[in-house]
Amino acid sequence: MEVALKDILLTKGKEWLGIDIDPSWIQFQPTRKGVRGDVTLMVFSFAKALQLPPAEVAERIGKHVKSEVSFVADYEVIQGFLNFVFSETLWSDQLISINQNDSFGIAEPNSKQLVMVEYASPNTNKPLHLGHLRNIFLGYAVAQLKKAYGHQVIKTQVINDRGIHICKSMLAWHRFAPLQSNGERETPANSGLKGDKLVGKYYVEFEKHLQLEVKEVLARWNAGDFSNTSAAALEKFQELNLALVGKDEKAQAAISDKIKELAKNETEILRAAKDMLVRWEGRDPETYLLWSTMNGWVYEGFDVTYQRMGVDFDKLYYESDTFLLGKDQVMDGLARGVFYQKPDGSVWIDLTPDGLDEKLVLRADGTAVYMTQDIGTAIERFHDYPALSGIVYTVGNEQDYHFKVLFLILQKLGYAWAADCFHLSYGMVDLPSGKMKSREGTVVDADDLMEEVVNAATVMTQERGQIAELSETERSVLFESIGMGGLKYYLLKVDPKKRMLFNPEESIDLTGNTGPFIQYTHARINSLLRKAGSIQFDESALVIEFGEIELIKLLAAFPQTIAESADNYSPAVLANYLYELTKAYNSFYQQSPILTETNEGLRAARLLISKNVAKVLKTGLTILGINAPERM
RNA sequence: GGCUCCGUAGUUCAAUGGAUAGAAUAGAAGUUUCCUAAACUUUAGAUAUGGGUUCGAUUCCCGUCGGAGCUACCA
Repeated sequence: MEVALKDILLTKGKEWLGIDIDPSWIQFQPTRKGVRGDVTLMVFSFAKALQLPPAEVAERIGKHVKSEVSFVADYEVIQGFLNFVFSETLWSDQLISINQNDSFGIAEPNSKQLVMVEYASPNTNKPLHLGHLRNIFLGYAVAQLKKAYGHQVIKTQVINDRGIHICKSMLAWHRFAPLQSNGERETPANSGLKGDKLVGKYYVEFEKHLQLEVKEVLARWNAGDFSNTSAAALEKFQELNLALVGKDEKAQAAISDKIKELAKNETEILRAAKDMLVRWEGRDPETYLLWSTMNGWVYEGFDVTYQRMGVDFDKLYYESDTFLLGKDQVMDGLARGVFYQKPDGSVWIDLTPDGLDEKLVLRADGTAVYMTQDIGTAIERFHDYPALSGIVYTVGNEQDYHFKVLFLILQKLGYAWAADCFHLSYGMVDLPSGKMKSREGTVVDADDLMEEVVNAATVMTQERGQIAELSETERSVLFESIGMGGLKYYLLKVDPKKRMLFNPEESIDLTGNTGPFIQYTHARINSLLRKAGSIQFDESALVIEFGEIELIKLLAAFPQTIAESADNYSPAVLANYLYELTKAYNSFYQQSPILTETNEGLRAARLLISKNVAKVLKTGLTILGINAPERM
């Protein structure tokens, strides 16, 4: 509709107004609620160019459009806003065409380019937590959105399966896992503990012992005992100690932290973990076996979690495979002068001309850092998928700087596709008690949380659900759908860019702006349709009144909502649309009889609207990764 | 210190530079002889602050105040 109006304005505008029309003047928006009209043209730009009052210009355009455009029944001018009123037949035609399209809102599959969406990307030393849930639901929903918008999509993750953090868990397990009567140490099989939980437990164990040792080292240092301390550490310690004098409290705390950090590196246990990393990189068989065994446990655990979350991946990248890939690229870039080498052998890039810092890309000992690996992985991906038109990295906003640097480096290395890499940066999830901190035990475990929301949904649904006809299995599927639906919606309805607060009580709410509210409406419509049987109607006899138009308008906005949501990498746009639609429908449902309506044309129109609202809700929820139960 | 992001009802969230700043929740008052009351209706309540640009600013620019993140030869 807007396109047609724009065309006629461009072709006839000069004739009507006597000046050339600049396309940028033509700005439409949906007519404001409570004002008569369907679409609004803003005429301020026209008025400025013509040097006439906006209302007068609007009146002139409106008169011409009304007489020359068939679907414009009327117009109304309010200040600089020209509101067009569309004809009733237009709306009934819209409803019929929406009804005929079973995949309404979904673009032709693979009609757009191939994109890769990376999400999850966990470390293999501890279980997934609430922060991962936002990441994973978001990444999955964006992948689904891109698909719905016509893109071919590859879902991927990089598994951070190597490094000092893994060695910490390995070492702690090796040292502290109790030996059982059959000579085995604790495993998922013999303890019944989920693999990722078990490994995480030993990571915590490591940190505990580390803290104890740090205390001991500090006590020794303060007592003047520097045996077992490296000369460099001693020198640094004395320097920091001197720096403490005469500083304010805040500065002193910062220095104390640095001293602690120094002491950490002098502990036996951390040295042992570092030794282990060296042995791992040297492919020491025993270390390698331990590493692959414990990672295997973690993957089994993650699989269970991912399955419950309802997400999957098309392609996995393991850091242990890719961490060396970037090295060649760095050496190549060094030869071409993109990077430079310091006397100690470390390789850097100077980004100060771009307003950033100098950044390390390869350690003095020749080993890879995070950045090295990411350079390599990105290039590898474009090798693996030559048709790839871009990568979406779903990673928290604390890494904004990292990705800015990464994309800049890729660009400087001469990869034109660097411009097609996008950091989908999302905000942290806070708890009412403040930030999640693993050290303080305030982390919300993903499995525990999912269990909790499903339990809550179970209780509530048993209280008020219409589930008498459902079997035991169907019920448990339903409880799962409602609990998980609520959780997903709760995390997805907020603009991804924004930091959000996770309130455990609100996350299991069923009323208001929640997933179950939308699911409920969908189920209720299905119940209505079951009772109605097949819908017989005469296309030309449909009766459309004001209340119906509001809903058809909303339905018609679904495809552009998908587009906007996909373009902005924001499932929240879609979530909020579904909520608006649900609210509007519920209000309509309350005041308009449907099955009992005696006017055949009106009854048919209302049934068609109901059916298509349910269709759109289901399509939309599915994109968000949320189930839409038939009854609840 | 430097860089980046964020300040909207009591609370949690909305609003491509547009009309009277929307919802939810908590509060107050209502709606079941009728299609699922997990619903609906009514009511009260907010743009941190000072400037600027604009016909028009929650939105863009500058300052102030408040909060967060980054600033590792960790990933």
